[in-house]
Amino acid sequence: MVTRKEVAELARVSEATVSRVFNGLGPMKPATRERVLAAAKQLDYHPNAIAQSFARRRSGNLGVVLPYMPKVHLFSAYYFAEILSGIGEQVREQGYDMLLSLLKPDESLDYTRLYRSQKVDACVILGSIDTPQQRQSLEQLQDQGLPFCLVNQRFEGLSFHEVDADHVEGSYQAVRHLQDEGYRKIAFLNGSPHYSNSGDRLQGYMKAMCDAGLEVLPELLLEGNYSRKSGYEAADQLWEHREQVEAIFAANDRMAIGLMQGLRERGWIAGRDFAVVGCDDSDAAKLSDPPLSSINVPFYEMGKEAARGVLAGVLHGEGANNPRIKLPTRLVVRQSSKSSHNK
Amino acid sequence: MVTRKEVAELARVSEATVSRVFNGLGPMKPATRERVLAAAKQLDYHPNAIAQSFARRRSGNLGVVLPYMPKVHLFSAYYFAEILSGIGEQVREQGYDMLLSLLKPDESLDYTRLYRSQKVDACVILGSIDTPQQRQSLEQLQDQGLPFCLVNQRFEGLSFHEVDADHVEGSYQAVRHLQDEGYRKIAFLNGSPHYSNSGDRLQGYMKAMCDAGLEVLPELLLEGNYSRKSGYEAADQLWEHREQVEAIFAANDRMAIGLMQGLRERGWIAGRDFAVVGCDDSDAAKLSDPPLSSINVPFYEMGKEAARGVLAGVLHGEGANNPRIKLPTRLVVRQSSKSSHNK
DNA sequence: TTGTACGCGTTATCAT
DNA sequence: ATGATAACGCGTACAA
Repeated sequence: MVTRKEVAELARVSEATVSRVFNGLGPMKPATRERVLAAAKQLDYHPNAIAQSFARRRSGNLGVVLPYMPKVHLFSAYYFAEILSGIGEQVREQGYDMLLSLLKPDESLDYTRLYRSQKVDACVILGSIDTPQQRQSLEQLQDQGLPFCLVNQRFEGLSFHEVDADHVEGSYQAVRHLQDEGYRKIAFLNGSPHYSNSGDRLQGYMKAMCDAGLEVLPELLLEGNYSRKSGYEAADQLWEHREQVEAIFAANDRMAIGLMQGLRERGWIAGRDFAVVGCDDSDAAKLSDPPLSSINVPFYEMGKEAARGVLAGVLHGEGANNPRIKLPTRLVVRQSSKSSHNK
Repeated sequence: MVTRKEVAELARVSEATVSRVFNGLGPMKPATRERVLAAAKQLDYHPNAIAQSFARRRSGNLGVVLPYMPKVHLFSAYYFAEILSGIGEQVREQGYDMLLSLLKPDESLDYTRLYRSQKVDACVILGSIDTPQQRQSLEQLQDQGLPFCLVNQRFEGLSFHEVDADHVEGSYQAVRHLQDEGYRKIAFLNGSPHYSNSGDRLQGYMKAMCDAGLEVLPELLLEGNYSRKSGYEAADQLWEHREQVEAIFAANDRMAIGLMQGLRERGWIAGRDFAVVGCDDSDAAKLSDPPLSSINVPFYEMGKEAARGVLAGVLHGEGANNPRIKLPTRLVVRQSSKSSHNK
C-alpha cells in the first residue's frame, strides 16, 4: 500500500504538506502542489479512508436503520426502495457512505450500539413505529446527543428531527377527488395505528367528509395492516355494507389492490361498480387492473432531505435544533377512480 | 469516550490484557478476565470499531455495489430488495457491516476505487451487465486480487466468483408447464441480451420446445428490456400473430404484466384467451389480475450465499478458487396459465 | 509557505 | 499468564 510518506519523499516535501494538498488546506505554492499531485499520481496514492476516519474521529458513514421484518419482506416495499435511493444520492454528494443496519427484533431497543462502535456519525431511521419502547430508545439517543433523523414517522409530544409527508393533505385530496367524481358514500381502509401517518390519513379523510357535509359511517371505517392480504380480507366487511359504499380510499396501494381483488371475486369491478384510491403511488399502482389512482408520496426526496439534514448537523454543528420537515403529496388519477356509469 | 486504557487502570491490568479479553485470545486466568469485564461494564466501555479496523487493516465492511439506474428506479425492483436482505442476514452473522455503493454511470468502469480507500474488504456486485467495459473492469479487480462475487450474472469465458440461479431449468419448467396444460403454440418474450440469464432462458425455452417436438417460430421470439412498458409494447407484435399464439412465457413478471395489459386492451384476457407465465415470482405476480404464474428465483438465498462465499475468502483466506454456484428455481402456478376453455 | 512532532485506540509481537 | 511497546496512516497544532 502506498502511503503519504512515500509520496512526501518522492515530492520532496513533508508528509504534512501532502495532507494539506489532499485536503485543500492552508496557502501553498502552486509548484509544490503540482509536485505533490504528480508524485501521488505516479505512485497511484490514495488516502486510506480508515486512517482518515481514525484521525478525524469521524467514520464518514451515515447509518441507515431498517426495522425488523420477517425475512423475505424486509426490503420488498417500494417505500424503502425509494427512500434508500434518496439517501444514497445525498450521501454521495457529501462524500459520505451509507452503512446499512437491519435491526433484529431484540435489538430494536438499543440504537446506541450503532454509535458506540463509532462506525456511523449519524443515522436515518426508517419504519419506526410508535410504541413506548421506541419512544424510550429514541429519547435515550437524543439525550446522549447522537444525531438522527426519522423518516415518515412523527412522535407527538417529542421533539425529534423528522422528515414527513403531508399525509393529512394527501388524504384530503384523495377523498375530495372521489367527491368531485360524484361519490358520496366513501369508505376508508386505514393501516396500523402505530404509524403516525395512519392518524394523519384518518384526519384528512374526516376533514374532507366533514367539509363536504357528508356523514361518516362507523361501519365504513376499516383497518388493515398495510398488507395486500389485509385489504383482501377487508373486502368481506365492505361487501356486507355494499349498499352504503360507492367509493373507497385505502391507506396504501397494496391494501387497495387486495381490496379490489376481493371485491372482484364478488363481481364488483373497480372503476365500474365502485371507485378506489390508494396511497404511495407505487409501481403496483401502475401494474394493477385497473390502474390504481393513488397519492404520490415523495419518498425519494424525503430520504434525501433526511440525509441532508442530519449530515449538516454533523458537519456544521447545527445539532441544536430539530426541524420537522413536511413535504407535499400529489394526487395521481388513474382508472380505478373514474366511474364509467357516472359519465 | 471510554478507552481501553481506562479499563486497564480500573482492572489493574495492562492494556494488552484488556484487548485479549475482548478478543478471546491466549490463555488467561478467569479471575483476571472477570476483573476486566467488570471494569469494562462499570465504565461502559466498547471497543472503537474504527481503531480496530485501523489496527487490523480490515474495515469489517462488505461493499454492496448496485448498478446505476435513473433516479427513482434504483431500488424499486423486487430483485434487489430480496438480494439485499439475504446479504444483510449473512453479513450480520459474520459480524460484518454492509456498505452500500450506488454506482453512477461514469464510475461503472472503476470498481477498484471502492477498495483503494480501504472502506470495504470485499464486494458483492449486483446487476452488472455483460459488456466489454464491464469485463475489463472485473478482470482488473481479479488481477489485483480484490475479492468480489457476482450475483445473478455470469461472464462466459471468465472465471469469477458467481452465484446464479438455474434459469435454464426454470424456463424449461415454465414452458413444459404450458405444454402440460395443452398449449402448443408458445411464444417467448425475452429481456435484454446483456444479462446472462436472458440467454439461459432462451436456452430453456428452446430445449422445452425441442423436447416436445414443437416448432419454434421466429416471429414468436420477442425481446423487451425487462420493463412493464416493453411488455406492453410487445403486445402489438404478438397481436399481429395471434393465430399462432396460445401461450406466452415472459422473462420477468413486469413484462408479463405489461403484456397482459396490452392484450387485455384488445379483449384478450390472460387465463381465458391465452396463458402466461412470468419470471421472478415477485410481489407483482400476486397483485396482478389474474394472478401470474411465475418462476420463483431464490434471490434471498443468492444474496446470502454470495456474501457467505466472499467473506469466507477474506476471513479464511480461501481466495484462490472461484466457485460458481447455481441455485434451483421453482415453478409457481397461478391463474394466468390455467385456461378455462381447456378444461 | 512549509516542516516537526504528537496523538488517535487498537492489534500484534516480543519479552518476562 | 501477563506486560511493554512498536506499528498502523493520517490530521493538526505549533514552530520556523
